[in-house]
Amino acid sequence: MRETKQKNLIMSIISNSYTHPTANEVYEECKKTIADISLGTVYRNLNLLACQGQIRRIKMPNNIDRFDRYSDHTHFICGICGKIFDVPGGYVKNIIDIDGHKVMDYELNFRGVCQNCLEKEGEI
Amino acid sequence: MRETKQKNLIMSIISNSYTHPTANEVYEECKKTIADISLGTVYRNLNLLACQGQIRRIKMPNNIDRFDRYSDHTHFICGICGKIFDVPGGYVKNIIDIDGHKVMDYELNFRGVCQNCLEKEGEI
DNA sequence: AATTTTAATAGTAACCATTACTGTTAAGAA
DNA sequence: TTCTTAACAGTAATGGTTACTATTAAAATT
Repeated sequence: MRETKQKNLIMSIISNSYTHPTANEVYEECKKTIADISLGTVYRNLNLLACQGQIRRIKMPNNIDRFDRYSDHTHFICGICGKIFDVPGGYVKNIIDIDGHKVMDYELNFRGVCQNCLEKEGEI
Repeated sequence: MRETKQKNLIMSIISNSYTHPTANEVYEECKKTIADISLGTVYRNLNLLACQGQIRRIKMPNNIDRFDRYSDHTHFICGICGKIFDVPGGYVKNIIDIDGHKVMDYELNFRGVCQNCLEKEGEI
């Protein structure tokens, strides 16, 4: 694998982001630095980095993937506004070996209604 | 909401399935009973049932959603062959209220290499 | 430093799971 | 039985993602 300025830029954008950006949002951010970067390049590198375990892919209900620094395993996704929040760990235990399968990672998504949407519901 | 033979059929297929079928697989199964059922009808009812919490939607790495009886929250997905396995519960604790958000459900996906792919790797 | 190799890129077209649309049908109420 | 309209079948459109191709530029070699 070759080191390119495009790959480094994409990696640094994800590393420094706390917003779980979509591929297109990463693309828009990239264009500020490399004006003619290709959307395909963004997708290819996001896939590559996710496959290598350097970043995390988060599957969203609307089928638009989001990406995240690798540190977070646990998220809360609001079913009303669709926003995604980081959640501190500690909810999962005993993850070594399940039914003979080798566990390398996990993704835990809580679903419900976020604080902001709860308050809005109260106003109705 | 009206009760229709299409909706009942789709619900019964999911209820009696242990294979986490895709929308298209549900469609193919439906056609054995209702030959001219529409793929759009399958999608509409799967979305409806998932939204009502009667069935569960599982987001897969390849962006093709799978559907499941509502009982299972926890799955293991193999990164090699892509197969999905049911996992008994007990891995998640303390799921009441997170940072002020109302938690109504959760999805826990373990990722790794399944037993079968582990054995194949050993053969190389 | 110049040359060579080829992985990665930019730009664009294609893919395909899913959704939207429209005229028709049938569930359930009147 | 008639009426209302939610749900349906069939089909077109959408859009996130992937595939393709000529070109560029890492980085190894000379």
